[in-house]
Formats: sequence, structure tokens, C-alpha cells
Amino acid sequence: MRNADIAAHFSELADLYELDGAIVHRVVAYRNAAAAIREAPRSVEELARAGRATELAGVGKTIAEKIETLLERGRLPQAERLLEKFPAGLVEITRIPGFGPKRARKVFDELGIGTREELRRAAEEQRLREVPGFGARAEESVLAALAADPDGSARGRVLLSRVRAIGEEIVAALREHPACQRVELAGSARRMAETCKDVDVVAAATDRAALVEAFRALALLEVTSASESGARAVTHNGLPIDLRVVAPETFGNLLQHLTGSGPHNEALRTQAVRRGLHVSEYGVLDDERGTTHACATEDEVYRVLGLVYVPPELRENRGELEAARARELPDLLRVDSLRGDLHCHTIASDGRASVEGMAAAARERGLDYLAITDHSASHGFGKDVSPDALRRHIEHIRAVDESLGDDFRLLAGSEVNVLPDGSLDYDDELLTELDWVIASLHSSFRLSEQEMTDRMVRAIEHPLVDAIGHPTGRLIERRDPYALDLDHVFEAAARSGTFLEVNGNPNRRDLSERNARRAIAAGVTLVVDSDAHGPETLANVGYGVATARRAWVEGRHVANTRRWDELDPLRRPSSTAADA
DNA sequence: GCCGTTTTCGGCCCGACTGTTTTCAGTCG
Repeated sequence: MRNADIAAHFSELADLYELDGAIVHRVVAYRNAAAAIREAPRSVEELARAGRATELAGVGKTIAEKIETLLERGRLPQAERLLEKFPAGLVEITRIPGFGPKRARKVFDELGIGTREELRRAAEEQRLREVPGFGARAEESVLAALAADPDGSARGRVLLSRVRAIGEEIVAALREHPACQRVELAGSARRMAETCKDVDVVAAATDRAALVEAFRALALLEVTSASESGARAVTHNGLPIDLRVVAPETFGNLLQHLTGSGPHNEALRTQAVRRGLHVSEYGVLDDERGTTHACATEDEVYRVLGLVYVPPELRENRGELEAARARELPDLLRVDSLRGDLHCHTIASDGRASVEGMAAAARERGLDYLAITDHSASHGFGKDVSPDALRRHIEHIRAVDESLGDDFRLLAGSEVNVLPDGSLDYDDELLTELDWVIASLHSSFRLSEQEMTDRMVRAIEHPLVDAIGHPTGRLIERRDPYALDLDHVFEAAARSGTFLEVNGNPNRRDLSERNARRAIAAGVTLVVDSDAHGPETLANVGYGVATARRAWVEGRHVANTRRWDELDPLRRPSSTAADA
């Protein structure tokens, strides 16, 4: 059983216990355990079978035993018992905005309501107000919430790249204002999460009202509420924006608070309480002295708590607080640590720019090398690059490289299709002429896990393949990853010295942060690339770097932090095996 | 149910907002 599946069972059990009226801390304990299981970088099943599940923070004796029961029977008996007591739809009701376990339980007890549909009808027929604590307003808001999300499937999350485009525009506009002293994006956009629910902006100003007024005047917003301390707005395409403005003395406290994540802040405060410190957006209250320490910078917030500064990308309660206390945070990958980009396209396949145009843009970005990796013969959309066309393409790339001088290297590469049986659609003789080969899957996504894994491992083991492009094929919020046994994939990549890509296309970010962290733990070396289809999207490598940072990846884990003459020998299986 | 520089019991993050209340429980981020 995968970690995610085990975690889902404990999340469900937490929901059911909560409906059953268990004390809140017990419910929280189950949720914490579920999160620890989900985030664990190794197989929890293996850990549990070795009797070591309690090594996970938040898993004690009781939950460790329940994991073993779950692995034996495939179900948790406690959950089964509670599912006889409550209709399955009742948990769905707790997800409706404004509803939680207490209110869901109340409508079930009083009116026998156990599904969203039954709740909707009761609200329409004005029967909800018969329940103590519910009134006409409650009926209205239930109907509004159900109308906004009829089947409970709306996730309402927006891709990071869209959110950052809007958020950065707002920040830039506010920064221009004379009253503005500091302004930053906060929230999940600052943490570079895959998707965001809204945009949080934090500012410090000499004249707070004036800055709020400037925010109200931005043409891209419909402002829904405003005061001296901030404003709330919605962009014309429906993205909610929150602005908070404080005096500069507490800017650090507010930025830290609103950057989150929720679990990071909760854990931060829990640990602080043990030292007699209470953290909020207004400062750090010291029990002993009775004073509140206001922090102008985030650095100060963390320092007051005995921690080193935690980069926003790590603030997910995945071990960063313990590492920050021990001063052992990773030396995270940075965009400027990358010397080259090893995945991009030109008009030879489905790109928008010439070889010359891409090379010039890469140089402009300060890179030392760029691999041109157009799609191979059987790609099936855009232009196909036949073997003869590839030979001419290689010659052209070499000629352009010659013309560029010694401080920049243009590499002749290809993004070669992996066919359903794991073979490649150029023959070895042609592949040998290339400097750099990425193998990617672009078709036949629906094979079984066994077939898909065999296919991938065969590509990884091909001696002329340097890297696997977007290894799981997922598209954020749109397409699930291929069915793959990633433990096998990572083992094969580590053994053969084939690199796995962290693709920077903001729709892909593949490997994901979770999988990239597992990959480096398994000894895999990564490449972080833009997969640019035009000069402007070379900047997408920033999303790849953000993904890698969220995976605790350091420069040493990434092949293209090296010069090309250092990287080149790394990718030969014999020498890699010797290094390992 | 978990956990320990207040260790094996007694706590468990912090503050804002909302709607239904007459002092606050429940929900949210």
C-alpha cells in the first residue's frame, strides 16, 4: 500500500471520529499522523512491517498498530464501524463552506440529513431554521455554496504561473507608491506551491490609508471591502486578492504569518510555546518578560525563536523546523546556480523560435550552454523531425555553435519518444551523433503499471539516453501521472546514472516536489530544465528550480549546475557507477 | 492520540469573523 493510500485511510478516520464527537486533539492526532505518513520520504508500509512506524513524528503505539491492521485487512475496523453509523455523504457536508463537523452532525441528528442534496432541499423548504443555531441566513448561505459548487468537485485553485503574473503586477504597482515602504507577495504564491487559492499581499506604509487607496484604484480589481489596515478584492477573472498593510515595525511578523503554510505556522507556534513564546501576526509574546517583540523582518522572527531563516519554499512542516533549529537546512538550488539548460524546442519541431534565437536568449540569461532538443520522428504533433531532417538539424546547430565563440556551447540534442515497448524512435547510430539525449513518453499513457514501469526502465537503461523528460507525465490539475512504480524507476535511474528531469513548464513541474525529494533520497541525479518553446519561456526554469527547492534539492543533486565539460563525463554509466 | 529543557500526566497555536446569541460556539486561514 502506498503512503498516500495509507494516509487517506487515516484522514477518513479522523473525519469520522470528528463527526462522532471525539475530542478535538484526538482528531488532530489522526490528521497529523496522516500528514506524516503522506509526507514520509520512504515506504511507510516497509517501515511498519519492520515495526518502526513510530519513528514518524505523530505516529505513536496506537496508530502504528492501526497501520499494521490496515496493511493486513485493507480496511480500518474503526472506520467501518463509524461508516455504519453515519451516511458517507455526511463527510461531504463537512466540506461545504461554513459547515464543519459540529454543524453537519447537528443537521443529521435533528433532520436526518446525510447528503448534500438532502441539505439543499431542507434549505429550500426553510426547514433548516428549525435546527437550533441555524437561521434564515444559514439557509441562504447553504444554497449559495451549493449553487457555486453543485457536485462538491470544484477545487477553485489556480496555477501558480497565472497567480504570480497577477500578484507581481499588483506588487509592482504598489511599490511605485510614495507611501509604500515594503511590499511582498505572501501565501502559497510566495512559497511557490503548484496552485493557489488566492493572492496575499503584505505591505508596510507611512500612510496606510493612502496605500489602500492606491490598491483600490488599480484597474484590474473589483474591491469588495477596504479599511486602513487592508482591502479585499477580486480580479476580473475571479481570483481573490487580500492586501494587508501594517506599520514597518511588525512587517516581518505579518509577512511570516501570511506566508504560512498553515501546518508550518502551527508547528512553529507549538514549538515556541514550549519556550514560553507565543507567535502571532502582531509579534512574539514572551511569557516571562510579559513583552511583545515586534519584528521588522522575517529573519528576526525566526531568530527570536532560536531558528535560522527558513526559505518560504520549505515552509510546509516537512522537517524544516527541526533542521532550522539544528542549523542544518539544505543549501538550496538557486536559478543562478544553473550553468546550462538541457531541454528546449525550436521551429524544427513545435517551438516558436530559430536555433539562433534560442541560443541568443540563453546567452542573454547568462547560461554557459544550451541543448536544442526538438521532438523526434514519431511525435505526432508539430513538425516531425525525420532522421534525415535531424542530421541536417545537427549540422545547423554545430554551425551556429561555431559562430558563437568559446564562452557559450550550443549542444545538438533531441527529445526522443519512448515507444510503448520502451524502445526509442531513432536508431542508435543516429543517437550517437547527438551530444545530449532526453527520452520522454508522449503516447500510450494507459498501459498497466507493470508495462509502464518496464517501458520506462528500458528507456532509462538505454546506454545512449542521458535523461528522462517529465518522468511522470502529470499535468497539474488536468492529468494524473502515468501508472508507474516510482521506487523501481528511481532505483534504475540511480543504478544506470540516467538523470531524471524536473521540468520547469508551470503546467508540468515534473518530477513533482514530493517525487523529486524521493528521487534524491534514492540517489538519483536530477536535471532542471525549462522545456522552453520560445525565448521568453526559458524563464520557466524558475518553476523547475522552485519545485526542486520545495523538494530540498541542493546544487550537488543537479547535473546542470556543472560546467558542460564536468557534466559530460558524469553521464557515462561506467564512470557514474565508479562515482557512486 | 501524541509527547517531553514544565517528561509518563496534562496539556495540545493564534486570532478574526460570523451568525445567532444575551456572552459565545463554530468555522476559517
